[in-house]
Amino acid sequence: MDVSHLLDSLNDAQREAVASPPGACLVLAGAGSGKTRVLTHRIAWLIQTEGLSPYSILAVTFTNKAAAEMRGRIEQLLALPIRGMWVGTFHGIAHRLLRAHYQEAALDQNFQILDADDQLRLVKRVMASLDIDEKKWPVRQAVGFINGQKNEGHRPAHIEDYGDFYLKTHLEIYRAYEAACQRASMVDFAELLLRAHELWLGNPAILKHYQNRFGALLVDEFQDTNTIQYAWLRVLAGDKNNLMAVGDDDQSIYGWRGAKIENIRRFTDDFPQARTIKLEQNYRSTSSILKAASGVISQNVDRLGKELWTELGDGDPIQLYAAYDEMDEAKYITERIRQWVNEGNLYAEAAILYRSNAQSRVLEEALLYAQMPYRVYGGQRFFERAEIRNLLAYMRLVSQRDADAAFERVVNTPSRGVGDRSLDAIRHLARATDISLWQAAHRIVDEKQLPGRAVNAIHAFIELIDALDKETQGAPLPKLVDTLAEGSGLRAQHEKEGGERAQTRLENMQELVTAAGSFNPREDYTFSEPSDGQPSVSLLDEFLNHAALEAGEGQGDPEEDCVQMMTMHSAKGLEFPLVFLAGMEDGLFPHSMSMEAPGRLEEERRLCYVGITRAMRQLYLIYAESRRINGKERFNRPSRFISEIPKDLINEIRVKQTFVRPANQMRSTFAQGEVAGTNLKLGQRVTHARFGEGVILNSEGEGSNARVQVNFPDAGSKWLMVELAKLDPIA
DNA sequence: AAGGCAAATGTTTTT
DNA sequence: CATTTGCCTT
Repeated sequence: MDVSHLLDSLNDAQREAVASPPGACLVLAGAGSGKTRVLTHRIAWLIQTEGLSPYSILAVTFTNKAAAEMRGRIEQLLALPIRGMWVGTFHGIAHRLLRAHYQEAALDQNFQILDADDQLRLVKRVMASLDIDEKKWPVRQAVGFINGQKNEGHRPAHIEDYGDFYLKTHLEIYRAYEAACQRASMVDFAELLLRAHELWLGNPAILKHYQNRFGALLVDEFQDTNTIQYAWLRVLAGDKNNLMAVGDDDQSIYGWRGAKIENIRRFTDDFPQARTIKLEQNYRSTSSILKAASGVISQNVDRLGKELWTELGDGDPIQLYAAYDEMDEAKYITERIRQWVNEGNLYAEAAILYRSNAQSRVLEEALLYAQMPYRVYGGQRFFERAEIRNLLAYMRLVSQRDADAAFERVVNTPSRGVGDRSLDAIRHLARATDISLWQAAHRIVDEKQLPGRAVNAIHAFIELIDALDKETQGAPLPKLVDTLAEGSGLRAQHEKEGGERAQTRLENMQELVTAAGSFNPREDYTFSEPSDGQPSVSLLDEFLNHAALEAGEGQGDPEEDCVQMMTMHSAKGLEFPLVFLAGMEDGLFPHSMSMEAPGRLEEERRLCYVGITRAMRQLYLIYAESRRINGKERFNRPSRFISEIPKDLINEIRVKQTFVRPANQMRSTFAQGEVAGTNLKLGQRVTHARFGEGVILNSEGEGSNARVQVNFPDAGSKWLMVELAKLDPIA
């Protein structure tokens, strides 16, 4: 078969990777070096020249989006649908395995997936039952502990507390939480992975089956794998070692979520025969942008080391703008975008990237004011919205009465007179007699264990769910959702609320009806194959599982031409001709919570690298000399990352106009705080021999070590040693 | 048990 | 500043 079309369009390194002989292979793929191309071509190559059946290929990604894109591109490349091939996320694949082997995994057939919110609620409840004070032991920390341990593959039994009170308490919570999950057959995200791993370790026959089946494994974004994911891959790879890992250590930005950048380094230890291939030619950005990115990332130690290069030429320099404040920053960005569009370009080619979601507000206002279309990505996802989760809980309850998480969520939503005391009683009974909340509620009603009013309220809820179940028997999915939205009283609740927010919630619920209508499990790649002859779950249950695993990013009109706004985290993997990195200030980026620890600072730096390398042609860095953060005026220094970019690549933009402001406005904003051990204070106007007149924005140190940041109309803001700079205060 | 007002609290988030 | 939490009152 002629397969030249698979290799012709590739460069040498890409070709080497695509056509590499069977065995372990590590592909270090720099930003914009065509890694998805390599992965898809590799799969096509395996099928067309190595003679592998699609059935024997497993490709793992981190996001549903990436999985869907990969599947689409392979089918395009092969010009035929690929049946039998497993392409999915780690979690999706683990889920599928557990469904197929639920007995060996010690789960009910109808085990339920807990998403992050369900998990938090459950841990909270577990802690309450253990009488652990939430004030002293933050729930989020306990959840973090549990997930952290699971990500490392540790069960409570594996953990030694060494008498440490912190460990001891968290271990107690972990143990109780695990018991609660097992009792109700609930599985959180980390558990999916851990259990899938244990499934194989504990069932050699099953493991052997999959080892035999999968002749080739491929992993995308390998730098983001955590310990258990990597262990899972190694076990599956078995003796064949036919594993291709594609990743970029410089783009590891999820360490705080358990990702182990070390896995990349370990790979060549674990697979000594592994070939390592570096993809260093970048097809995305101009040379200036790549050099800037390289300048920043080279400050990190212990990199595997890649040097990106391009044939696209230098391009424009990096533009640096010192904004007066966050409003000026936003205004400046809109002006540049206006110019960009006036030159005949699209809004959609421009992206504004920032470190934290809170920054989007001011930017949005400016875009709104400038009447530019925009779209904010990230933030709250569809299936995570409260109204959607409430409705899903009703659906779950109609399907499975014993779903405790769902019961707890909606038994009093909308409020129907089942308060904390009643709920406590139900929980106690359930725990004492080892039954579900639903059964406990039933018994309390039957035996009238509570005051009449409470019993009536609980009874009403039980009747409601039973009635809704009866009413929706055999109904198509969208009809069922619609009936529940109405019958639960959720719709009425939001209608009563009134206001724009409530209106959006109603629309979202309607959207869920629509989503249920277009839901087709056969199209869902995580279940595209009948699960080995096991009895299938109901369409409703399948929809609910789908909702848990896929948070639902796919709404909105991606076709619309609008400015793209998102965090730098969400921007990973994307590219834009024109990129603005907003809020380039120490404290914001790198974030103050990550500035101290060297390891975390390096991750921030990698995030900066990711941000810079999103840009194809033009890159703007903007910092604000003053910024309102949480209602307080802050005077941050320009981000240290800016100074890590070679000076000759940067073009500093000065707009003097922004400093011509009424003096009284300046005073009122700045006048507070003394610079200890000097005759200066913040907001003070001073003159400097060379830079002229300026205003003191910020200071650090005291006495002879004091440095002040002075904003000069012409020279911009400078950090000066008070002792050396000879600043003269002016009244 | 529900609703209202003061106080506390602010990263990033593929599943 | 803006949103969520928690206490307090009906």
